[in-house]
Amino acid sequence: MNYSLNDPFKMDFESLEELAEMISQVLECPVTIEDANHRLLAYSTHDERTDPARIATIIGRRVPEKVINQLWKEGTIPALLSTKEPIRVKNMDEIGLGHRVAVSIWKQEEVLGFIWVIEIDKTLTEEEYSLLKKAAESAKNKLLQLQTRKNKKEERSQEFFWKLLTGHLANHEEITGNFHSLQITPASSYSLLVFQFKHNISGKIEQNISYLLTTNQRFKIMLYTIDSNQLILLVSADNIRHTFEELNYFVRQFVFNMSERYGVNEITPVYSSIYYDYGKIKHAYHESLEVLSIKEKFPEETKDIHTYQKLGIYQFFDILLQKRKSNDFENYSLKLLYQYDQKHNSNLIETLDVFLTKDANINDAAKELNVHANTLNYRLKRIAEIGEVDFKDPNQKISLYIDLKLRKYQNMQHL
Amino acid sequence: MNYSLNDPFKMDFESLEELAEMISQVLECPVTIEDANHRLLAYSTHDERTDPARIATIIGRRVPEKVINQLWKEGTIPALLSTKEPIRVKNMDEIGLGHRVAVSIWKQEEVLGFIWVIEIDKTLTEEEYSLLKKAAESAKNKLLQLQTRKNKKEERSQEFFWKLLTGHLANHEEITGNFHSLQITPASSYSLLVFQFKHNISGKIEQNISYLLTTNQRFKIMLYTIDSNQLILLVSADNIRHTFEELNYFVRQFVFNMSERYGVNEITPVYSSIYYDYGKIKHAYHESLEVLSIKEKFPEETKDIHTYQKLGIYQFFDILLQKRKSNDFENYSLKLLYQYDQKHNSNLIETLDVFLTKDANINDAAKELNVHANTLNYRLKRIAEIGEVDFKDPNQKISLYIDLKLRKYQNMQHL
DNA sequence: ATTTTTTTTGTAAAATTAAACAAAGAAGGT
DNA sequence: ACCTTCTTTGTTTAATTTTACAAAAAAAAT
Repeated sequence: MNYSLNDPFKMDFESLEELAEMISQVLECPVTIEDANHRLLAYSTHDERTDPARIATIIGRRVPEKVINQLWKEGTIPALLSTKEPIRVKNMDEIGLGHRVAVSIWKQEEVLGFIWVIEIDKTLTEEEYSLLKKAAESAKNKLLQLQTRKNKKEERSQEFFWKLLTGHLANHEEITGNFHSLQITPASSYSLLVFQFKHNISGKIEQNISYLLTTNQRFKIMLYTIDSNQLILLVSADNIRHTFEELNYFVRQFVFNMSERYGVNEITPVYSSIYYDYGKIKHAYHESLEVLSIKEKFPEETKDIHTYQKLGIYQFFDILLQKRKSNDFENYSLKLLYQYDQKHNSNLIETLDVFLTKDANINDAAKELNVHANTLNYRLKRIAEIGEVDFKDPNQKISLYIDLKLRKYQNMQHL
Repeated sequence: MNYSLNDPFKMDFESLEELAEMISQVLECPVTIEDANHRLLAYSTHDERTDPARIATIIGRRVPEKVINQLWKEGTIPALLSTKEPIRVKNMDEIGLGHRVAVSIWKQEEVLGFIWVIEIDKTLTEEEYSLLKKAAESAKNKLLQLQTRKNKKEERSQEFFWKLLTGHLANHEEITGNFHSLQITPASSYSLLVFQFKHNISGKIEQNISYLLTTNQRFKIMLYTIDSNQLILLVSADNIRHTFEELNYFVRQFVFNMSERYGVNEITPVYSSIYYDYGKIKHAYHESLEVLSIKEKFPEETKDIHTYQKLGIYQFFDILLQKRKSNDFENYSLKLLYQYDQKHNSNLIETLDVFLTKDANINDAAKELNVHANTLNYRLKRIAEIGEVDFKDPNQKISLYIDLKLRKYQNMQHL
């Protein structure tokens, strides 16, 4: 390896801070050291020159999300993850980032963290680049220590989380005690999130997940675990105004990033209602699993729904189906329409389905059906006539909708 | 009594036809004899002069419905039911009725039928009036015979009907056999109707019911019976285009007539789906009773609904309630809105209820709430904001609707 | 083969609904 | 008592939806 004799970093440092100061002195630039998830580990203080991005990072003890996003988009982070060479980043005023150079800290094939050098007044030379690489090598051991400490804590938290999920902790004090011993402040309100992946989650993907979760700054994640193809999170809902909207954004963003950054597709995200009692985590978990199961049955209809609260009539599909079956009820209107469709091979049933799915909006439904709005109007008049339906009556509409979807589901089952 | 010696009708007649001919000869006018329900019993044939109403009556073997309605409206029938004196009816061209005189046939305090004398070329004298009264007296016995024969048949049909209603006749041939022995042609499709009265149905009201049912000409009533405060009908649905619409009209008309003609109010009418299998009468009966029970729970919401098929979401209220209870689910949006209402004593919940009940029609809802449409719009924006609701999403709307109605029902229970 | 009925599409006018503002009263907080 | 925010209503304009009518293609009936 390239440990040269004149490696100024080949010594024992008390702490990462000490190393940061040393690098800063050698390169004559401000320095920050982050872990793999862009959380601040250490920064040099002897130099007062800096840029807004660095200030924000130090204040928040983490790199701001928009900076991370920008660095992903423009390729810096992917580059750092694929090479041990220092990477130069151009000035990006829109996010307050001055010129800088970064290098990743490696252990085997894994990135443990990053060292950032802000080029305020100077530009690093080739020689300084190789010094920076040596500094990265030197930081490795300290980061490893941190990681093993973290791993131990993680193991304990995993066990605790599973006890909560399976309802093995009923006592309030016990739950609070556990949180405290893990140095987690339990939020007063929470939501449980489940991301269902298409395949079992590999160690590699687990790292990616961990990265995305830690760099997220919208939600405080209290606990998380992975169960074969599901990622399960316990998330604080405190101090969030439009909780569902925010959760929606968060899960979509997560799914988007997994696809965009790591090429992992087909993740189904789901989140529970807001709860205030940690004894209800089991309930929240089952609620989430129920949503996943319903989404499997009606993927199209529920593709934009991620939580039980917004499932609408689909909350009830199991019992609706059961009742219909036990009553052997037949929707008379649908029967008449079906008979007409058969006889004239028309598609009134499909027309009705789309119309109702589009919430009785003629324009939207016509677009979906690729027909003129007047055509749809004509068909609806025929449907009203033939099926003895009154579209002014919301009760008739909901019955038809339910029975159409039940029929669709049952037809699927028969295949 | 006024049996005079020169009563030409004081003899034994072979049949009512013979009596009709005799009256016709004596009064020199065409004569028809009807039972209490305006069904044709006999008519004179020796005279060819007549009017359109009489022709229609003879052809259809009953007085046309519109003629009956007109005679009620204009007071002839009420008069005939209250006096034993002959009543003169003026020409009514719009229903094809020429001048005529009618007298009712009495047994004690009950009207058994009517004799109609058409005054084609002449006008009856006072003397002829009293002859007519004698003729009515003479017709009494023949009508009584008919009635007892009918009663026997009715008794048998009642027993048969109850066997069907309680599902004690499973065998098809057996059912068909019973119909034939009662000289009823079973229709290939039928509906079961139940009219629920506020009080038990007295003998007097039973007669009124019988009258209304027999004079109706929209639906062929195969069987009917009375069970304390319920009138139950088995009605043919054959050859009717818009079955539900027609049934709706029929039951409303019945309720209207009971109120208008006999002052009997608060009748709740209900009818079953259309069935083709007489083994399903029990099912149809239970279906009807279920609708009655739901209508009791949600009288306002279901006041214009008379059949299971059109109940919409109310078909499912029992199981929806059950599921909500067993899940101890709380609608988050409603919770937020309720909290807001409490704090600011506003009425967002009520606003939302009316809005959804009016099928998201802003104008209708604003009218119902007695506020300006802009006010409602403003409130809806607030509701969307506070309750985190999206009114573009039909699933969210239906959830809210269901939970509002469930809440309403439960609040009622707690009183 | 031809007549009738059903279905689709287009255009334009009428009607309804939604959005944008402004004004003013009511309610809440300091 | 004063200021701010919330709520209601009115007016106007813009946008959208509904309706009416006509033409023509397609399907069904005779």
